[in-house]
Amino acid sequence: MTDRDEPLGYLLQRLGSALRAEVTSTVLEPHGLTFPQYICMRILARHPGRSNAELARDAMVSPQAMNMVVRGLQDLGWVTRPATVASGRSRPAELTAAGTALLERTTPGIRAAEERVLGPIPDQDRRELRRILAALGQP
Amino acid sequence: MTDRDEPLGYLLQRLGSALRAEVTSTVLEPHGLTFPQYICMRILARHPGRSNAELARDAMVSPQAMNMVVRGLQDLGWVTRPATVASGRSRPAELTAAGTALLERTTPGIRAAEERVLGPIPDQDRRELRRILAALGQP
DNA sequence: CACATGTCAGTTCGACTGACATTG
DNA sequence: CCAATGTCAGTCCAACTGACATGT
Repeated sequence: MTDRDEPLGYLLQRLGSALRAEVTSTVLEPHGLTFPQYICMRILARHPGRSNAELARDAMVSPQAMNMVVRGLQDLGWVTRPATVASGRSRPAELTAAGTALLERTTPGIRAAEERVLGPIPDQDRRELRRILAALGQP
Repeated sequence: MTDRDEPLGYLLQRLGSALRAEVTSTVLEPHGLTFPQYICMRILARHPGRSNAELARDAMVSPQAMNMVVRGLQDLGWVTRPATVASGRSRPAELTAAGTALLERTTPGIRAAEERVLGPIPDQDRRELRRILAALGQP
């Protein structure tokens, strides 16, 4: 088995879990956030008004799992959803002002944590990586 | 926030979890394997004789977590470790003949599952992705 | 009625930390 | 003594499925 044949899932798992652990322990945990919560907030920053079902599809998790995440963020005050809506059951979630501020405040730390994990990767390749992954969809 | 600024951890999480879910449900589960077990077998295929502590470092998980994985693989008959060693506590694990055969048998399915998930990514970029991720270390 | 959505409940999986014995 | 290893035990997190109410 050569390097070319090493399944991608294997390589992604390593990088993903290392990155997640680093980001969580050095940045998110001190702010009382979990990684799934952080992901949810990022989606809402890009797409204000997403419903729970939409967020679940974006993040590729079950609506139940996402509901738990959103509830947590509501309790923390970083996300709001109207208690009732004029029509339908779907309630649009969005970041509070405090939530937006928190996201901006954590971004430098997140970027620094990523730098540490991605250290061995040259700058050029890092941009390539970002470009390729972003092409998979913009939730 | 532009695409350039979207943290990598976020993008990696999406692709990684999608890939893991697809590979697990369509290939590994029918064979009674979990994703961490599959990763462990891949490392052993490349590096026969790795001890539990070494495997844990390779996969970036705790030795306890890896021990559980290896034990499961031993129970399934895909991996062997000597019950005792001449010196030290470290026991070298390796794939059984059946384990090696299983790994080879599943590889086409794994590759096909990855193709489905990576569909939107052009062939050229897919090779780039593999090259960049592999540069992070060859466990 | 079919269908999407939100949510409660229970469960499983896979990681963690702590503790401890053993070996070099 | 100290460092590394293997392993038991307990815990926690974050996902899952099933079930069900509600709304178009």
